[in-house]
Amino acid sequence: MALSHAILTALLDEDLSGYDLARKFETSLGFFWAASHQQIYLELRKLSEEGHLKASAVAQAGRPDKIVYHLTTNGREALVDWVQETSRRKPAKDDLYVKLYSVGHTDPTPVIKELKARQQEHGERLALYERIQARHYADPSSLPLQRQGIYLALDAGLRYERTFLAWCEDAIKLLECSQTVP
Amino acid sequence: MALSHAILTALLDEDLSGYDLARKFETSLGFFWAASHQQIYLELRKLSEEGHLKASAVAQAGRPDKIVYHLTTNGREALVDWVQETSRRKPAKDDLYVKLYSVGHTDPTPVIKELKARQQEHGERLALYERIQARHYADPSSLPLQRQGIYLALDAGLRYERTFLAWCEDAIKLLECSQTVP
DNA sequence: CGTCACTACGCAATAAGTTGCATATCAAAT
DNA sequence: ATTTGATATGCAACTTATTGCGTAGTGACG
Repeated sequence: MALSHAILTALLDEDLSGYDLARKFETSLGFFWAASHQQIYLELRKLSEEGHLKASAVAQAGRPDKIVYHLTTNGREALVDWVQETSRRKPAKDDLYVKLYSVGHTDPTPVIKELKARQQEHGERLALYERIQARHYADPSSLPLQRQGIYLALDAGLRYERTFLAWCEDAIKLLECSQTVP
Repeated sequence: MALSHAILTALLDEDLSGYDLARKFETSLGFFWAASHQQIYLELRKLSEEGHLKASAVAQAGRPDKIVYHLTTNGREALVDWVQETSRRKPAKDDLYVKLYSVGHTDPTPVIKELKARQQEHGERLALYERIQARHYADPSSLPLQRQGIYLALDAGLRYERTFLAWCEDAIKLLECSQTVP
């Protein structure tokens, strides 16, 4: 009851095929709600059956045919209803913090290794967010309303990555220190 | 492939019943890996069948009997194997950011309302983390190794909540402003 | 004596997501 | 000619988690 809404949201702007959506979920919206192509195609069929979307086959020259989905009035209403429901905070689920709980009982080396891998990964993500910001959201005050929400999501991402990276650095320091002085 | 490891981790310290574990997953470890009692009981039975845990019935005076689980050598090895695997970052999934994408197309009022609800919720969580820190982790440098991992997880939580709250405040400001000046 | 709250455990149905595999079209390069 | 890669869609099996409900023992309060 969630990917469906992300799909409806993505279709507010423009009609898209499953393939297009899958690519959109690798960036932009996908930064905040990840989805595989299998899941997306499944939801698209469900949403069409429920009348939230209208599917149309489109023949293409030089490419395989595709199915393009269009948001119906029905679908738009369902989306608005969902936006108006207050959702609860997602329960946290991250292996990394669970692993930290085992530190006193097992060798911290693999945890340090994992922290460094995350540092790399989140560093790359931060760099990506920064490129997007510089390219499309350099001047927030002049943004049209349509873009402000996306700007805010991006801003949340930027802050999160920076906070995480700062923590990561401190965490590695502490663990490496207590490793040499046990 | 995940709650099971969180349970094994929780049983490193002490033998616990399903009920005890369920309470532990409402705080402490549960801040980083949430789980319902149904899911916990299910996993406990699976882990016992697989030989990772040993179950023993314990009769109690003045209370219903309980089943206490003990980590086996086998289970400890499985946990160590898991800690040594490098896990990937959890794909983000949060309604709130998806809703922000719809802001230009629908009334931002419900989103602002939700932001304020989250502000409240995360404020409470932050206060809780701060109480725990003051009570148990006031002096990180003097912490035994066993506690350092937990301290780091808590620290990550503290930083996350503070960052989120700061973002939340700015987000509300921006949306309320563009609401009055459309 | 009833009922409330806490302890303690569990089932069943459903939803949501993951993993691996499979198919097919077409363009471009080797 | 054949392979590679991008486009485009899908099935099936499985795992994980959620939701709602059900049972039972015990102590405390009124």
